[in-house]
Amino acid sequence: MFLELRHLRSLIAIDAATNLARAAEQVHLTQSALSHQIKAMENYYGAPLFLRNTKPLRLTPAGLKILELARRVLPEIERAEKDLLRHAKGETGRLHIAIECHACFEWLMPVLDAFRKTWPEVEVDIRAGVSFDPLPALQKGEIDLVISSDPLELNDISFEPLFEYEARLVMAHTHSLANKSFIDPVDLKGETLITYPVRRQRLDVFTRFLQPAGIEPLAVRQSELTAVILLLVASQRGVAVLPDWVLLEATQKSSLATRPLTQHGMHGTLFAAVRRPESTMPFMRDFIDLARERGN
Amino acid sequence: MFLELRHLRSLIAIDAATNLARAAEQVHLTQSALSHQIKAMENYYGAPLFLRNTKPLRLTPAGLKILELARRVLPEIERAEKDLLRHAKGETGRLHIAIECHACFEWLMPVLDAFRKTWPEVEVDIRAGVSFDPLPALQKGEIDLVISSDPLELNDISFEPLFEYEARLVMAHTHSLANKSFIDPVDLKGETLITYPVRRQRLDVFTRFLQPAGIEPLAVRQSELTAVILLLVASQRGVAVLPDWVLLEATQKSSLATRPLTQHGMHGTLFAAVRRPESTMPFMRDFIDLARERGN
DNA sequence: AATTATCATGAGATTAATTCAAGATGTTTT
DNA sequence: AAAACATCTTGAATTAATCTCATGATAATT
Repeated sequence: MFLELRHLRSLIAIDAATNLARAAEQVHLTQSALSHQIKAMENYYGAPLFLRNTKPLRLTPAGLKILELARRVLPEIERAEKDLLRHAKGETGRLHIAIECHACFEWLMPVLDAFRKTWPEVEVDIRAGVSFDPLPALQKGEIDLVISSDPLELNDISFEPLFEYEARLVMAHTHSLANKSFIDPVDLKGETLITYPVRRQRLDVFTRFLQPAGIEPLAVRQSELTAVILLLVASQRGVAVLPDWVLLEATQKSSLATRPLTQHGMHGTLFAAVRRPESTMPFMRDFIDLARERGN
Repeated sequence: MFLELRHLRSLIAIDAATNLARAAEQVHLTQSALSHQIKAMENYYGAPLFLRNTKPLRLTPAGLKILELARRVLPEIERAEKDLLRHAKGETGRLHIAIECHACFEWLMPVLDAFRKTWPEVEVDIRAGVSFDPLPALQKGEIDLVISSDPLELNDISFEPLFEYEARLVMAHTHSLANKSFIDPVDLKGETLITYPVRRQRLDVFTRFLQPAGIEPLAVRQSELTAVILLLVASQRGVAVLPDWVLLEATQKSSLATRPLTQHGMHGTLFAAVRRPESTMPFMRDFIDLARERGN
């Protein structure tokens, strides 16, 4: 294993220039350096690479073999290198997003649409895998960004705040609870609560509202789709707790009412968790900025 | 253009070892050297190549890209390098032979048959191109060996003597000249001379025998094939001058007589002309040795 | 024979790569 | 929680490889 790309580049230059001195210029070396380099190769392989006593300098079979190799290999290297540099400049890259909050689809989709317009070469993917733990996957490089509402102090992961939200109870506007200005945990004791089909641990209504008060709703129904949940609520089959960004649009167009949880409301902040070294990459910054504007 | 094969080799090792220290061993470096090397790459491309805070060390997208490149390119390089080394050791190579003397086919064929048995990987070719000048072509690398009977003092070409030969007149054994013990130029004045279809300049009968004496034969007929020439001679359609190695076998089996030209015979030596640097290559030496034995 | 064009060579200079020794950092063990 | 461990990083010193400079050699050209 002696060959280096430098040698291949030299051979291409020599073949093109048909003369060592000019070839040397082409690869930004002195004629002497090239001569030494070739000699080293000839030494190693034990065969001359070109005939010197011929006007348009001529490669020997061995020389031709290396030239051929160079012609095959170098363009590939060059292409890869260009790609890598673009990668670094951030023109291209990978953005595999994991979302912990189910409702985030609502704002994520328009954001991604906008994102793709500026960064068509970045490979975007959303992984709503319910099963896997997103943060370790982020640390391991399996995914590139996690949307999360509870930031941790990690030295390899940076949590970028995106925006605040308020989780509100949503119900039919004819619902009795619509008469209250805010909702207490006990109010849900006789209600059917409709949630996304995930563990309770990952639902703020339970962890931050009902469980602290020791309250269990009458029943829990689950639905995958936000639109379905809203339909069920509208048709009086139950109530749900959803973040305000979901409700903003939905309540305007239908007969739904929303009320804050507790007197002061249940507020939270959404974060984008990314690996620190990548947190400054242009397309990453741009995604975060877009998310902050939520596609408006 | 920063990348060198060294980098590709390192990346492959790192991926395989999943740990810098072990990877370093594999490429015969210290762990520190590898670290520096990787850092240089990361620096150049402006992107990390692998995640350090993960137990089985994991490549980033950029790292994977280089790894992929390495997997594509390195085997090709390795193959080419092996081939080149074999080339140098002479196990493989090219032997394009140009023959100046037409009759040489007679002994060359059996020699080449023997040669191919020992050097199956050497690409053999015979070029009896009547048109081109073989020595310049040899100097230019278009061909690799010239069979010639007149050596020159050239510093890039070596003339290796193969064997001596005698050019003799061949005729039907009933021919009147068969009564003479040797042939004088004037003897051919009334004869039809059968030759190979080449310029007179390249025929010894003319340059060394008839022209010095100012003699022109009655007629000249030409034939491409030695066998045909001998048939014509046997059927009394003329006489021919051929080297003894052709005649040895032929005269034994048919009613042909041969006589020396001039009292002392017209002798010559056959040479193999090769480029000096290649004159020591194993398969070249072997070819020359085989030619000297003329396949016996 | 002198001139020109080209490649080769050796010595010294320069640059790049590698090692060494110590330092960080994160993980596992006690 | 501290200690021990595994692993990568860093900076300085060393070594090795590569390059340049100046000149030599050779062959082709004038």
